[in-house]
Amino acid sequence: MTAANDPVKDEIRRSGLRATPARLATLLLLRESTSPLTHAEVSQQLADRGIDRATAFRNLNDLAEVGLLRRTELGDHVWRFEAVRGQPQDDTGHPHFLCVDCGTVSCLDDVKLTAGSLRQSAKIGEITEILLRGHCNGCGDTSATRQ
Amino acid sequence: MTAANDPVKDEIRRSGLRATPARLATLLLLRESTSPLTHAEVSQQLADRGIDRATAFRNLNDLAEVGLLRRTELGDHVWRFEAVRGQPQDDTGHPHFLCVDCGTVSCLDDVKLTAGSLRQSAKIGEITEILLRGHCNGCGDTSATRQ
DNA sequence: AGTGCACTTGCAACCGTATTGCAACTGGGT
DNA sequence: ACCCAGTTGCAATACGGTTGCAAGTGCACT
Ligand SMILES: [Mn+2]
Ligand SMILES: [Mn+2]
Ligand SMILES: [Zn+2]
Ligand SMILES: [Zn+2]
Repeated sequence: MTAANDPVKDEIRRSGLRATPARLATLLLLRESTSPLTHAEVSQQLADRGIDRATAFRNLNDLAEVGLLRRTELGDHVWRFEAVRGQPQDDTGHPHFLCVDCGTVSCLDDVKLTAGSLRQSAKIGEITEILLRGHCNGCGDTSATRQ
Repeated sequence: MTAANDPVKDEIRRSGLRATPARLATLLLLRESTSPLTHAEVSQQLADRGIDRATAFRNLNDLAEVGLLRRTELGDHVWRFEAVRGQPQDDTGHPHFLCVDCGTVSCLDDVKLTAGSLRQSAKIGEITEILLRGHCNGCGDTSATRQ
């Protein structure tokens, strides 16, 4: 009963992993973030507490493997991690928008394809993820708000 | 008039690049391919002719820069190149489907989003590219054609 | 056809992101 | 309190891609 039951620690334990300080910090950090973070961003935050880059990578991957995080690659050669909201087992992921100019990632909640597009893609395979890329509103307008 | 005018060489020259054997071979290879090729795949083909990895990389990038090729990243940490069909200047790209199991890439011709999805994404920015990921029909059916 | 130079190439060194081998350490069940 | 599978730190490694530089060559201009 050392220091009262920590619910987040329990979540980690229930997933089959040991609730180490590094894992707890990683999970909390990502749960506070509003957008996916890269390994670099995460490990930089954890470096203060003496956590090694490799450990950060392993924990990010481990937590993703058990479903507490989601690991995605949005097309700029960098893995990003985000906390899975809700029950890990029914996590289906959601679409993302990556700004090719500034690298900002936005989580979208329900991008849908037209019926025709769905029919076309069904001939290829089963879609599990949709990624949109382009210029975010911050980067798009080189001129003012009005042309 | 050494060996009759080569139209592909001329295309390369018109783009502002010198028509070297390596560039000619690269462009022809990609024009014959039905799907985007990675640098590894291209340079492996060209290695027989004594073309260096770095040269292959530079030429792929150069040809992409002048619009004869398109360079895309489909979410598996690898650049892929494909020949641009039609006039390079009005190349707008097209959607792709990447099988996360076998890495196969399929070119799609016109994936469209529903009006609602378009409205939602417009709040974020301007979409320039759509990428779908999932399991291709070859990898999806672990069981037979019928369950 | 010959000349000259900017562009291109080969080679090796390098970079950034991510992974791995291994010995030391530790969470947590007993 | 004990113990060991799971975890960590550190260094080495893997991999995709880029870069510096000296040698080579496409091609515009005689
Ligand atoms: Mn997201
Ligand atoms: Mn394509
Ligand atoms: Zn942006
Ligand atoms: Zn497949």
